[in-house]
Amino acid sequence: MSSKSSIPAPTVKRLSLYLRELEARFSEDGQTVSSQQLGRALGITDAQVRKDLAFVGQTGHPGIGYKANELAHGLRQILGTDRAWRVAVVGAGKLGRALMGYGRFGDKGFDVAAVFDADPKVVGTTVAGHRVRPLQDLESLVAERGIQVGIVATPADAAQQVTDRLVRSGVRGILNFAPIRLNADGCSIVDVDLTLSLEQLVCQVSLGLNRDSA
Amino acid sequence: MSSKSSIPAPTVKRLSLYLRELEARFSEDGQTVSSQQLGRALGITDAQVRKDLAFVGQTGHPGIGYKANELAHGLRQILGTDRAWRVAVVGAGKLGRALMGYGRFGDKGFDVAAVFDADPKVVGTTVAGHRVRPLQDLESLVAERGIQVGIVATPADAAQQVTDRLVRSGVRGILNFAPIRLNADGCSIVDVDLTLSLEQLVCQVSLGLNRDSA
DNA sequence: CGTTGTGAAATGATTCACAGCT
DNA sequence: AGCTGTGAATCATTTCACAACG
Repeated sequence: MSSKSSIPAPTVKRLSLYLRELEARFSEDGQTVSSQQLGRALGITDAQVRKDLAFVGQTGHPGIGYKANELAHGLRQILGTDRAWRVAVVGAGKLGRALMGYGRFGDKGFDVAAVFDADPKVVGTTVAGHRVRPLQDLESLVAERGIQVGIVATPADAAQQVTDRLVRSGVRGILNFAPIRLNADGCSIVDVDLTLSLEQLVCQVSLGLNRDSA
Repeated sequence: MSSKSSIPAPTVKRLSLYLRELEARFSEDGQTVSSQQLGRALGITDAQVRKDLAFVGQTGHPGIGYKANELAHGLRQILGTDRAWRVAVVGAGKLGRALMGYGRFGDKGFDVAAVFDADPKVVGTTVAGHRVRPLQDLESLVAERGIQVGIVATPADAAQQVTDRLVRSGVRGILNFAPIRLNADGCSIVDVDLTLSLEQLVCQVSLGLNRDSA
């Protein structure tokens, strides 16, 4: 039950990027990687990389760098991608279907364990190998299948209601695609807001700025 | 060619949220809104709201607040959503199709002006009312139709190549869905990275933290 | 050598607190 | 009264710089 005094949010974001880089270019056995190499690949300073890794207890070897596969293993553990996560997708519209078809989730240890929709015409159909269930089965199936994470891919006006039910059912994290601020006590939320991203993009373009991740 | 000394990135993100809140709940004629009202809706302090708005030259009225529709109008201008943006979607796979079906873009002034795909089996089909074009027409169509923004919805290994061609064709902004760091000189980029978002979510869950927008 | 780990300094963002306007 | 605009203070994050290590 030990818990660190909370990792800075920007650091968490970068940890994922380090892991991705390690998996893409430093996955050979016994390979080492320096903070400078990682930093250059991501456009940040080497000091930043070392601070981030030190923060989560990952330690390197002076003169050598970090052992790539040890580091990757440690990062997976911290990020939680070494475990399997069971997720429920709520909303089997265009977005929900695209998400389930997005094979990449499986790689990262996310198993789609249930799919729900409010539309009776959609319920019962099969999407990417999953039978779509009626919303009323949400609570029972989440409990029964030990689902820990919900993906909210409903229209904005249904999102809060769906969220309440997910939270009540014991889900511990929600990935929210609806363009509203969800209230979910005791539950982690990450928002993915396409409209917001596009607005940020055109704002940057208008101002003649450059890169900023969202 | 005057350009402000660059708006802080977190401020830009919030400006979109202010606008959304104004459109949702303060759109009646002559309505006013205080920094406190906006702040509460977004979970931030009133001082923060005032600082943000002051930063982009939006001024309120002591004792009254801000005139809601004036403010909304000003924000649209700053964000660039008062203009129409022509966008090209590259990649007509599941993700690309979901994006085009996502009606909301039209509302915000984004017109899908061309759709491209590398797969000959997909080229020529119609998706959400748009004929899918072969990749080789990219340069000519972008120029011909005055396309300013590209949406990269290709697999990771094609993304950089597509980006190079978009940039060469004169596109000024790119919304990137591929899970890699794109290089696009002189062009704004916003990344939307689903894997990253999910990893952040489960990391938060593992650590027992709460909200953080992505 | 090259590279880590880390205090100290610099930069950036948020909150506080209050003068001044309506 | 209620509310804005903003300098000053606080808090967070990044960068610098260098001692210590293999």
